[in-house]
Amino acid sequence: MSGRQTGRPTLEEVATRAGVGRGTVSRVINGSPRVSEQAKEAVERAVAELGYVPNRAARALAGNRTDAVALVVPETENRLFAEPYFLDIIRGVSAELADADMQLLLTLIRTDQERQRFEQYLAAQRVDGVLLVSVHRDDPLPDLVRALGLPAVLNGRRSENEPVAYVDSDNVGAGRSAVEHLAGRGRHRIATITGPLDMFAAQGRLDGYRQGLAAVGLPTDDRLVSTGDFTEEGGRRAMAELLERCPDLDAVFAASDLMAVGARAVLRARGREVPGDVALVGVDDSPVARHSDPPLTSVRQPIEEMGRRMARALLRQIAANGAGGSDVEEDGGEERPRLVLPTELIVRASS
Amino acid sequence: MSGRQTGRPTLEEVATRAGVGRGTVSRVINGSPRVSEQAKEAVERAVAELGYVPNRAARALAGNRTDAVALVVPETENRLFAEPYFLDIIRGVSAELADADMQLLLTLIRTDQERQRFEQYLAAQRVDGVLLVSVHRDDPLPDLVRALGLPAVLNGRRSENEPVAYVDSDNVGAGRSAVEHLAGRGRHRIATITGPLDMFAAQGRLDGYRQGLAAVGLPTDDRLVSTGDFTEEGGRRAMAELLERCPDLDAVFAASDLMAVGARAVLRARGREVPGDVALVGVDDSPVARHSDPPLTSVRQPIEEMGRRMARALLRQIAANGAGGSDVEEDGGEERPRLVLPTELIVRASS
DNA sequence: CGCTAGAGTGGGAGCGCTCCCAATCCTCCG
DNA sequence: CGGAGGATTGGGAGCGCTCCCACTCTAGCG
Repeated sequence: MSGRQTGRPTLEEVATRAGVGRGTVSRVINGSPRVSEQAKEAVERAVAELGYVPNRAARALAGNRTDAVALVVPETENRLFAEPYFLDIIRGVSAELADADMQLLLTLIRTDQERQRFEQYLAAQRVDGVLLVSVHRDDPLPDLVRALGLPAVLNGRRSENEPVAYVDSDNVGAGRSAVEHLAGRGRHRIATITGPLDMFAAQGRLDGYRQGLAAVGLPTDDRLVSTGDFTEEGGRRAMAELLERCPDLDAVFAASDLMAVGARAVLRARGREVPGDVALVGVDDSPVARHSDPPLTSVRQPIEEMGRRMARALLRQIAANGAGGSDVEEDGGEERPRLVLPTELIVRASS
Repeated sequence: MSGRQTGRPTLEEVATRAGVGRGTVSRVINGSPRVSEQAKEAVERAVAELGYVPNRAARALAGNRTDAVALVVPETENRLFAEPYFLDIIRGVSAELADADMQLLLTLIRTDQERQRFEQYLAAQRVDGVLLVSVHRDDPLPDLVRALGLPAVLNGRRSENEPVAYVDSDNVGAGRSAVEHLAGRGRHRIATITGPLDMFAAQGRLDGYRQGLAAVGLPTDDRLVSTGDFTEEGGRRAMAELLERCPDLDAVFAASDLMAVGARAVLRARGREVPGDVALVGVDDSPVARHSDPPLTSVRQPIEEMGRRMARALLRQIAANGAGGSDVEEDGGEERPRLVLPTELIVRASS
């Protein structure tokens, strides 16, 4: 009955109440320095009294921006990834965006139809920037985004010289440290189960594996390398293959915890003890690693931190975009960070 | 150099090209029936040729809606939940929203500050509706949302007669089926580790446990009930307590997989075999359940389906809100669904 | 054959904000 | 003491869309 209808106060009302003009209120709200202390106080009081909150749609329309960024997750990939990974990314991203009062739009892309819809989204200027998770080597999405002139940051990269800004973890270091650790435990025949090699992360871990072997003076042997796909089943297949080819292996570096778990199952079925006969190291430090039997040694990535950095990098791009030319961007490239964060080996009973 | 600037086509341009007025284009875009077949075709052609996509901000401003809904996740809770749970909810929600061309805004609430910011969000009409995950009994957020007159749907409920629309799983049924299964395996001293009892889901599972005992003609014994908090550590503590009080127990129904895993660790440490000495059943059918040793029998909830239903229910509320009175809503309550979806027992080696 | 209903249509009037220009008021300098 | 220059300020002009009020044109009715 009383009903304050849709009655949110507007900028205009705040201005009236504060006894100033619309422009001045707008300046105060947006933190412009060109406002007298006096006016600023009056406006702030009025804002508080009225409980004024700016209307986003109006702002977006007038200011030609949205204060929102999209986090894009190709769904098929996501299934493969250790799931907590994705959640941790969200955590980091969300925290950083909240501080900047930006909205987080979550977009899962499952089908081609959804992909198209998303491309329309982008075209319709519905976000100020895009965060892309789990990109494959031949994923066209990053380029599409860039073609539209939208700020973007990838999680991971597609190749060594990724043209789009990215935040990655040190996959090479991960592989190297795992191998060095295993060698330090006295293992000599160290095998590896890789991820799908069209993912740069998988390639990096493999490179790290090789570098590690070289560093500790062990020979490389291609029979000790088997390709998986980051899934448990893939880990099983790869492990079976390895055992067949090299029955004498005494350690395995699996490029994901899930594959390590699959490998462990096969080892057990074949009567090999972990870590007695074969030491095992995974990557991700996922819950599965902690709960497997024996608990799995694993290389941890700073996932949440990656999310945070991604968001930060994106915000910086967006800010630069707005400040600089409103048109095409410079090729200065100062605002196209390539971040590689260090990983950490968590030693548990499996090695 | 060519640069189509920010030059997205506008409604006006489409109208010109199609040789009709703005109003007609708007009608076609929004699927109004009051348009001649001829005009409709002309507009559709112009839209296709120009690659027109409506500007959301303008639409939101003019239409007083946003075509976006928020999915709110109190972060502290989330930690407790089996993580895939949350992802599956997102999947369901996302799929359903995408079909309705609605945006999904993800909001993690960690601190009080973020909570306040979120309340401002709501007040600022930045979303058309809200989905709330993992509500505690005394959570004020649902009521706040309703006070603002915003459509809302909860995942789970705070009490038996939850005033806000919700989608829940059949927690009572979950507890009952677990107990009946264990009894069917010949167990007579069936204990339970509950979740935090200020969560209705936890209470429901406990009720189901009791109903199950009654159904199979076993006596209830409060010493066989221990309270956990859905975490692994909580499961450990509760299990230790149970063993102390009732060394003769031969089965445990844990209200979450994580607690079941904790319980298993304690059982093993105390030299009790699973399932030989003590059978174990969890809830969630999480990856942890599949990977634990032995694989854990668990009650599965249709999580993604819950997400889907939540979204659908919310969309319906939003539609009704818009269609009906634009002001206060009727008390007809037709649009306040209370959905309880069935669960399913997945039998594995632990029981 | 005039008149009344629609059906279909065009376009004015905003939605609430930002941008930006012109106006005002000081202050300081020659 | 006059004028230049900077600091503040008010408010017009949109941003692209929806809402809604006429208005035109038909078809059907008595």
